[in-house]
Amino acid sequence: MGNSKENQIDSKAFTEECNTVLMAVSDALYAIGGKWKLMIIISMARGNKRFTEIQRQVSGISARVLSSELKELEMNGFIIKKVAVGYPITIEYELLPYSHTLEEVVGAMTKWGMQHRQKIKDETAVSASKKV
Amino acid sequence: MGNSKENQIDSKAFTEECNTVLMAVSDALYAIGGKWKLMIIISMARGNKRFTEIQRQVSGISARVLSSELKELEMNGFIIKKVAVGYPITIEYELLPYSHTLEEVVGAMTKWGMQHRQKIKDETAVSASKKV
DNA sequence: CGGCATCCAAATAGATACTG
DNA sequence: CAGTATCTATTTGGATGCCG
Repeated sequence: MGNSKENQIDSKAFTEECNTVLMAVSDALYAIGGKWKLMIIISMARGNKRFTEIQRQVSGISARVLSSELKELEMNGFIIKKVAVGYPITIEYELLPYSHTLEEVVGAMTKWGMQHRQKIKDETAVSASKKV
Repeated sequence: MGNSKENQIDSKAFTEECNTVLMAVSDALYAIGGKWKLMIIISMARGNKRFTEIQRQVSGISARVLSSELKELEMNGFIIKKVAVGYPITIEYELLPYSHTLEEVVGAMTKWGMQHRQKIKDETAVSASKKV
């Protein structure tokens, strides 16, 4: 055991596992990465369906960017655009089941984000008290 | 129950919960968002420590971008740069404990990314067979 | 309301060369 | 090896106006 050949094999397997993980995360980032996609899905999961509603909830997003993000989300099977005839016509966006497969990711990020915010807050408090 | 006042309260609480989640995810994206940060941390968690090693593992990243990402990761307390004197001096980057708080996020994204890749593959196969 | 078109500014990133 | 500097190309995004 522990000879150089075995180490080589272990190291190779390890590198491959690393590549698998990197590829998976890279795929995920390609589909849901960027500043807005997850936020839009979260907002919609909380009941926001109209363009303007979503824009109000996801603070900082412009109409142009929201428009293009919604298109991408639709193309990738996360949401669907529904146009209801009438006067005036109303347009609503709805989550498709595939969006719900993201629940674990959103949950993990929410949890981490809250801890991170708390950490930053604590650090700021400490550095402020040190300055006295 | 179900009168308009209660609905208003429920809706308000719901909106606030939504904002909490959005804020948390937004914080998380600010710290670990972008194309590269998670990938670099994953690579380092698998044992890559040297600049060139990391660059080789994280395919597509340029030296300039890797350099600036490492700086940001260091500033935010995820990694530390260690310079060992000697001939020649060797520079290594190491994960700090704070990086390990990301394990759940990385795990969730890896899992989702793998499922997503499989889904894309299946869809491609189906659309290819339809074309016959 | 739910966008699209256009123009323009800013941020980002690739290529290349160079350094200790 | 581990970057930095510079230049350029591309992407991104805000602002505004317009439309059905």
